[in-house]
Amino acid sequence: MPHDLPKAYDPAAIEDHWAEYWVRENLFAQPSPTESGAKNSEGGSSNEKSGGRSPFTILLPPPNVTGRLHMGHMLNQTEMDILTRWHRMRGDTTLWLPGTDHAGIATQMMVERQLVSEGTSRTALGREAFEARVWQWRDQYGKAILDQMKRLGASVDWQREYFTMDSDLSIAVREAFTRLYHQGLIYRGAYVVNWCPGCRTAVSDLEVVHEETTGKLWEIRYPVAGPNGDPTGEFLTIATTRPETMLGDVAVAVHPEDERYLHLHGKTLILPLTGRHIPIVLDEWVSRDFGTGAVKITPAHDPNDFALGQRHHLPSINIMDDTAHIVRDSAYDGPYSGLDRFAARAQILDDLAAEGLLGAIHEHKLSIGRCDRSKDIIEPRLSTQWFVAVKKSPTENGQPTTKPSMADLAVASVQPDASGKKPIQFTPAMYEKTYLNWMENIYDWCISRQLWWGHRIPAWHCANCRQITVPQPGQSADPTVCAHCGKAELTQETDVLDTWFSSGLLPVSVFGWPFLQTKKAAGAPGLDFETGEGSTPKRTKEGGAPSIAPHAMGGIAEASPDFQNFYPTSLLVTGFDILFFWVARMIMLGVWFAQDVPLEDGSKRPLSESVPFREVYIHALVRDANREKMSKTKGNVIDPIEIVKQYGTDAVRFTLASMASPGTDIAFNIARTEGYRAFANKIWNAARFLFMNIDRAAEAGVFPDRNLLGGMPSVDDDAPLEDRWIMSELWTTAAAVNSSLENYRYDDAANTIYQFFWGSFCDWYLEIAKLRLDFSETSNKAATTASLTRLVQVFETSLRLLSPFMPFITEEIWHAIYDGEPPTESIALAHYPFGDEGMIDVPAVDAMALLQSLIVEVRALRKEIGVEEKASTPIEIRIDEANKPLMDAGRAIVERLGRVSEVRFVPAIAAGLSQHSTPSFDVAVIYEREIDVPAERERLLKEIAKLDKILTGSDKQLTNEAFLAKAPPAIVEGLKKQAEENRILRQKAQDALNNLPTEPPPDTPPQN
RNA sequence: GGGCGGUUAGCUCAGUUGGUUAGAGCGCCUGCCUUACAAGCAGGAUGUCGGGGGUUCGAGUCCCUCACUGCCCA
Repeated sequence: MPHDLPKAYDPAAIEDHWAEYWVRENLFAQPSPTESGAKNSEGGSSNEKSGGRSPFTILLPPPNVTGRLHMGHMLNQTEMDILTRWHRMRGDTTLWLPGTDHAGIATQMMVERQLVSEGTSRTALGREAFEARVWQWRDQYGKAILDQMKRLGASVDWQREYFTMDSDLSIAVREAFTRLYHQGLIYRGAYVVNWCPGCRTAVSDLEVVHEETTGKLWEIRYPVAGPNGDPTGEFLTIATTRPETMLGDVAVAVHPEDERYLHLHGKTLILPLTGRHIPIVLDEWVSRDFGTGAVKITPAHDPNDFALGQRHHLPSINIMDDTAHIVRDSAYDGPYSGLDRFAARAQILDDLAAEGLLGAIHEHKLSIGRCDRSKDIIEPRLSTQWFVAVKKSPTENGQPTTKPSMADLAVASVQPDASGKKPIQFTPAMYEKTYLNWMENIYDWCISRQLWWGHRIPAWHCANCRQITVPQPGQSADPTVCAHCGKAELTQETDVLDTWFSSGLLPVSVFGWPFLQTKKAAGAPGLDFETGEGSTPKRTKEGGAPSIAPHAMGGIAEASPDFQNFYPTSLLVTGFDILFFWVARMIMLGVWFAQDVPLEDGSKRPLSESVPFREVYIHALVRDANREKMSKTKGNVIDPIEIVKQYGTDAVRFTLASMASPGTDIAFNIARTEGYRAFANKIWNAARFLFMNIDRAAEAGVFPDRNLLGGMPSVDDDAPLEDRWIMSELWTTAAAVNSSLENYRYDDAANTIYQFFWGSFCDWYLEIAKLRLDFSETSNKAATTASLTRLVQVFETSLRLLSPFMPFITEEIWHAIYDGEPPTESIALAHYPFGDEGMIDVPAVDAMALLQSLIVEVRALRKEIGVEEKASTPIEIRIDEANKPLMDAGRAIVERLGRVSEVRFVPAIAAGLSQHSTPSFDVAVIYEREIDVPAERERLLKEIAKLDKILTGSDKQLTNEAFLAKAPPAIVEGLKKQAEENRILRQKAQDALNNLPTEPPPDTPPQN
């Protein structure tokens, strides 16, 4: 690749090319340990555990197939990509594994909507045809988000891409279900669950979003029945927020000690509108202060009522169908049948009022739950569902044990083990508390969904004995006869599993768990799974599993090399919103199943090796520039792809990285992205400057030594000051960046590189380097070659340092440096600069600091006294004898960068000159222009005031006996020295003020 | 109701175990098209660190309290 770069940086012109290149060349593929030919073994990565370092394994939180990339994804992926590229460049075996989630409800809704627009429906199609239709949809649209990811340069192993409905992952789901079932940890039962009438399925607690609203509390008078069943004329007034559910009332409860109702104990009531007789029951759960102290009990439509109903052995009457319309069946058949729940409420209230049974109506604050997906109001509804008993000890061969429950293990996973280390470490640490709080108060997990799209539950119902048959673990064939009565009248459960059940298994399943499949080469008989190669969807009908069952036969199949090598994964990077949905479930399921997989040496796997990941990094929310949450309804959603098109992926990535301070939400501001595009442009132009000089050098027969590139450069002590200085800066910068990344301080890392590249390299080093890049006949060729080489070395190293943050521009320029013949296929496979704080060159840094401060003071003076930009002027400088050699050596630098024509050393700055003082020197610019006396006086007065304030503070401390006695000596000495310097500076300012020529008295005094 | 955060420059945010004069980016003001870069260069202004109290020789940092604010769970 020729290195003549266009004048302006244009991300659009380079990014597509490299994004495509990385994918096409499979640069980031990490083959299984047994296979060979790792692409990324050349640039430092190797297939073996290198230098005792563990592999870096990270799972992409699988986006929904229905998804489109949003800012949250981009933040998430940027953080993962930075870490992944960093590890890869550090030589670690690195695997970032991508995939997509089948997203049960969302995908089904999407396809159903499509069907409706075609004038058909899911039910018209039938289950099988519908499933085929969803697969079709997925093939067509389901990869959009991954394509967007490719465009953003995510360095994932595309060859390992998975989909949660793939056959191998479906085997894992079936295996997990059957194992848990036979361990007594999955049960089926009728409970009040969160029912979404829009999606027509149960959803878990986590999928319900609660919001506070103002509703009403209605008082309704229930007639009291006498011994003969007729009304006595007395009423018991209940209070309810949901009058329509009264059709399903089975009792009214009062507190046993509530004196108002003592005389009603044991009586029955006549339920208005239906005439059913219901008992008055006593229960301490009833709050005497709430409403009237009498509460109607509807077990089929309220979880609390359900619990109370269980205690009192009351029946449950379900009066709503799956769309939340009042039923017409044995439970209820009457005038309200067929009405929607809200229409029914209105009608019922009207009718009650007409009968004079409606009492007071109060305003009432209540929280209503809505379906996270469809936004419909959740209807608590009694239905038969499948649950995971997360707090229960497993059974063994049907016998109870005292083994820890899933939740027990999930709690232990974040607490220090015998070695004092936490198996899973959270960053920021506060999320550990949130996690524990939830895990310790966890409820059983409802895993069944009344959908057609998903993993169908591997359980069979017997039409004869009504019992359930679940295959044994490892058993691949679907059962044909009932395990209880032996009749062949089985039908499979129609419910599917919660999507999170399968995604919770990903950390084990992507590495081949449960290892039922023996190697192809072994020619094991009976395999009916596809091997899942290529990009075609790997699908198998449920139940099509291998017929051999190592686990069922008493042993556990040998774990795959992938599993032994890559599990536990190193890290999970994700948002707090799925802490419970996914992170907690992965921990529960991952630990549960991995603990049974022996380590490579056959020993039992400890908890620390069973957890699905060693660390969890939780990132914040990306908000808009005004800190508002982005939402479609507000219309403030920023489309990352749009911004990327405008400013380049690198600039957007850098924006996110520079703001990704752990625990803080990101207010995404375009202004910052503009700033980082400017940064990219700066780098671009630095490259152009470099190439321009390389070309000029070549014409003069001078060539930089490219063999010196690729590592960490260093210099001899006799190299020019600026070279020693920039090398020192480079080493400290690299050390700081590495240590920041180790601590997930993307912001620190990004800002450190920014400061180095722009503030040190471009602003100072390049400007000074211009002095050395003299390719004329008379120049010293060896010195010029050395200077040019070091310039290229520092630049090339900086590119590698920046590459994980800005992969595109660094790739482009890096290839250009090598004129299209780079040592590896990509900068992403080169070595990451390692840095070392110990390599700081103190003398060089101090010397440069002195020159820099002199130049800055000269520039400031020039401004103050109005020297034209282009003019060069002499300066007078008073400086300690010890520093004069440095001034001599740096004279050319000062002259060029400070536009100084001559440096005159003086014992004291001449009177009448405007001067600036630092602890190290006094300096004045000689220029034929009258001092602006009022301005100068104001400046000096301001400076004196500032110094006075500081001196007052330090004097107070230094006269404080307690301070002198108790503070560390270094602090005291430092303060003394500083106070002394400030005193001198103050004196100098005072002298300068006194020496100002007398002006005609101004209209107003300079200070008021 | 329970739990967890936040409050630092006009804006968005850093500020490690308490230690010498609290930082960055953007924005703002002034002057420059200085041959890599005007997406640039140079210089400059800007803070009772939310209020109050305490611990300490010393507090943006630790403790208490109040106010405001955000999130999670019920």
